[in-house]
Amino acid sequence: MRERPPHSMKPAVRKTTLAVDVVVLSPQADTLAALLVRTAPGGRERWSLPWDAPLPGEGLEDAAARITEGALGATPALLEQVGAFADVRRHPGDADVSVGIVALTPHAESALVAGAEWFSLAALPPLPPRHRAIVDRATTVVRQRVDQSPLAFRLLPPMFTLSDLQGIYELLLGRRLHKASFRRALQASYLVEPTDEWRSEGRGRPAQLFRYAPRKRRGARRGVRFDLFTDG
Amino acid sequence: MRERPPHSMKPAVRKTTLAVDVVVLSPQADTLAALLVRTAPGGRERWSLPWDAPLPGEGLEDAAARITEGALGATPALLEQVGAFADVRRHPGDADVSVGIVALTPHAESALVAGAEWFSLAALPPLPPRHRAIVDRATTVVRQRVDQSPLAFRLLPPMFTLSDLQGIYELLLGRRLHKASFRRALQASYLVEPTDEWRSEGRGRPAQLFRYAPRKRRGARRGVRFDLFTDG
DNA sequence: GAAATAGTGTCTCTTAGACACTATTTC
DNA sequence: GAAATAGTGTCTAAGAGACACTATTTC
Repeated sequence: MRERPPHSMKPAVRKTTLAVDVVVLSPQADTLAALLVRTAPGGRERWSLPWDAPLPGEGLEDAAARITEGALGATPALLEQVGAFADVRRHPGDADVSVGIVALTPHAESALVAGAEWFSLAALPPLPPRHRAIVDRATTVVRQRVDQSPLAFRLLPPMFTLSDLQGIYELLLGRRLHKASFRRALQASYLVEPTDEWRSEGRGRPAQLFRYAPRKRRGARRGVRFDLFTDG
Repeated sequence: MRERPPHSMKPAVRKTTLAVDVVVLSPQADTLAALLVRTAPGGRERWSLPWDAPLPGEGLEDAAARITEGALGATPALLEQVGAFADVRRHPGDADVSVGIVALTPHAESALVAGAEWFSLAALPPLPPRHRAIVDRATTVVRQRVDQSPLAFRLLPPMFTLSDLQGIYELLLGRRLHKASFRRALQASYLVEPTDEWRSEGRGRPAQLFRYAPRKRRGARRGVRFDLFTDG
């Protein structure tokens, strides 16, 4: 009874509608903020993620870059897919399938496009249900990948202090880190190099500026970690 | 000159074709193997990943489960998205967009569906270019997530020896692990519990069988790891 | 007995975190 | 000087890897 039709025939491909939905994240005033766009300019205020359908022949990341620029007025420092969403949760354009993409950009006071605003992740307005799910997934993905890829550096300008960098890690991880340990680990990683510049920020000793400059990987692979499972 | 049209209008949503492409992975004879289906039964042998378009109203994971069952003849133990692919690489059904999904299943001698076969990841036949990319991405994702989620247990039957488990980790990570360290870390993680059963496998001392039974999380969060970045 | 596999005890070296300190700035 | 922030030296405790061992099976 294990007989089934072999897969030698090409399955029929149906037409669906596709959207690319972008979660643009940036540090703003000691929190992570997402960029939302106003969707009901006349009546009650409504917000959604910036999104669009990809243009014919346009790649998903290319579409995400274009969509980000259309709301941020600048190019994001990093784009990363966070998943495809095809569940019943409503999409503002009624797309059957959404590809969620997270974009990271340093804090910038530069003017946003009209109708776009930053909202702290802790205080988002109501969003279309699928957008809410994409935001949640994006923050989870960013937190999970923060020590697998240099995400944190994409939330900072090219030159930054080590306290800036630690602050970004603390934002992303949602907990405080130990200063001496953080610097020791960073030193051992050869990911940053000091510059000749220093920055004085109100009172306190000025801090040296560093830049992201990853050097050769140490082949040091360490033991299996069983204690990082995100859920049982 | 920063004036752009506000995002208050719904962008037009175009019609595209969508496929779900599944990388079914299972341990086979000391390697990881992927399940492929024959696509040219008459003439020259050609292989591809099992795939299909989602049915109307069917979720992506539901589609992946159905597609997996159609080739494996059984339900996979775990499904996980690995990304959306919309680049120019050709898809066998000419889908504009593919959602790649990895399915994990324990080693089973059970009969496959006609036309389906296991291939070691190290010796895959030529695949449609997009399928090749999805397989590569799937293996990368699995290797990256192996110590964030209990993937390894999904490649084993409900009862397994600690040597079995270590072997799976070594397959997934592509390197040998230290036996005593592995067991110490596993012990500390409260992820498995011993059963009363033992298995004798040819010569050598019989091994105790364990089952996956995660208990309460220790809140132990450890330091930032800068040394796991996958690329500069 | 030899060979093979399972499982453990102990040592060392690395390293995360705590603590305490020094250094340099503004007020 | 006080307050604030930057940056460092040392101790401790946890844990990964090496090594060497014991335990239990088949041949």
